[in-house]
Amino acid sequence: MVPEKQIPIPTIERLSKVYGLCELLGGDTATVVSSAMIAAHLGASADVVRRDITYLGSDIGNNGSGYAIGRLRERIAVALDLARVRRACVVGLGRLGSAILEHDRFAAAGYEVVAGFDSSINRLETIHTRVRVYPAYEMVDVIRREQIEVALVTVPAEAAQQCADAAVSAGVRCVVNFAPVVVKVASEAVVRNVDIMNELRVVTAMARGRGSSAESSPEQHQAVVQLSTA
Amino acid sequence: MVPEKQIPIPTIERLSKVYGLCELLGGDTATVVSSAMIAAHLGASADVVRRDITYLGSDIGNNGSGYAIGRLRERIAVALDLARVRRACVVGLGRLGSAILEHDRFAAAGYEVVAGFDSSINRLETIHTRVRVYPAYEMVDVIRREQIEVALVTVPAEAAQQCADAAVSAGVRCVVNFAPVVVKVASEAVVRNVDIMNELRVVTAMARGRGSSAESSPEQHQAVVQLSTA
DNA sequence: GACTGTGAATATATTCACAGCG
DNA sequence: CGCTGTGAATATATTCACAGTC
Repeated sequence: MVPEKQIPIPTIERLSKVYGLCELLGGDTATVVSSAMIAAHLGASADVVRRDITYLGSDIGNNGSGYAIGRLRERIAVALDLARVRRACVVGLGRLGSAILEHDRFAAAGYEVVAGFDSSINRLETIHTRVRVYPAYEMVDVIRREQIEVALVTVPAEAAQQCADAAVSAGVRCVVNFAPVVVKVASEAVVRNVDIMNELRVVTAMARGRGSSAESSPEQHQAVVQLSTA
Repeated sequence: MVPEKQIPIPTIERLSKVYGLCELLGGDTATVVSSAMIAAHLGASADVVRRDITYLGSDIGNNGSGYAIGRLRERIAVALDLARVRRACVVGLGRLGSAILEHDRFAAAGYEVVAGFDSSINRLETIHTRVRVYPAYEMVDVIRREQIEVALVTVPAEAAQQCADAAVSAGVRCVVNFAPVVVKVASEAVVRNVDIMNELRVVTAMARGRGSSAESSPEQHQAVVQLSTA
């Protein structure tokens, strides 16, 4: 056992955000960030950021100063396997699906959206997008042919499980499901369920007893340490 | 200290899903569900479901048989403060914002979307929706006047923090932020950051070492125990 | 002096396992 | 039985605190 090192999911979630942050900061050059700065942007503690970074291996941080952005980003890319560009598709082209299909930031993040699917021919005809769209029954073929690895599922709840299954059977290994059901996938793939309506309820429930925000951690809403995008 | 009982966040997240499930199943009547059935729908263990339910108080479950759906839903509504209808708004009417604005399931979930805001007059004029839309500079006034408690923020990253702050200052207590930055809010409010692009990266990273899906728990992808919507 | 990296301590969340009930 | 409810055991994640380095 213990093939590699197995990174805990909370750590993956944060490192993945750090990765996005690195891209945002762009500086391939020797610009450095400290764990405290990163923490401020993440809403986490500097401790946890440093601990997370240890999962990336050694010789990352310059002692005394912080982490070189370029190196950090690169190391995360390797550890989380984000270095390679992946082909993705959107299954279900309703309002949310079309919005995602048209979303521009995919390319920058290393995803290439190469197909959209919907069961309504009508919708396929009226839709206005640069991405090529196909009728639902061609999904398995297209995914296979186009070597698509990632599926964003934005179909109604009733269809979500079935769509995910079909996509995975065709070779997809990563599913992000936006339908308000918890989708499960065969063990060769991984799924993440994003339920917007549920987020609404959660935030409402969190507002209940608490006076203080929970997701925003230690230092409660104070101006971020350094670094502003513009 | 210890004013009430303080429900842990993972529990809130799950109970909130259970609430959604109860609504889906509709059965006000004496229909019952077991912790195992709920667990199957949630991708969690029956243990954790039962433990979660203990946070709702006592006399919920019928021993021997399961939980009466009606009672369960009601109890969750009370504990999570979901009983009351809340007024919500969408800040930023780009593709995602408009998609959310038009989304129909809010009403059923107890939210009334009464306003949309955008800084582009052009966009406000071309948009086609039943919800009333306003220019950005009216946001604070409208939120105050309309007693809006919830804001869904779908503006670009640069503007998200500022929008959230403005909304909170006008009386909003719950913010769901979809911009790819971690937004923080003053302590009288609560925020939930939903970063779609990050979810993509996370699912990709999770697919890395693992052969098995992580979010889908114990029983890996087998047909759900009972209950199918249709 | 300003940082990282990490053991040890702590807090938090999940699972086990079983008593108790209809 | 089949199922809930819950102490006790365990696993997981965060924080503390500090030695070590440029």
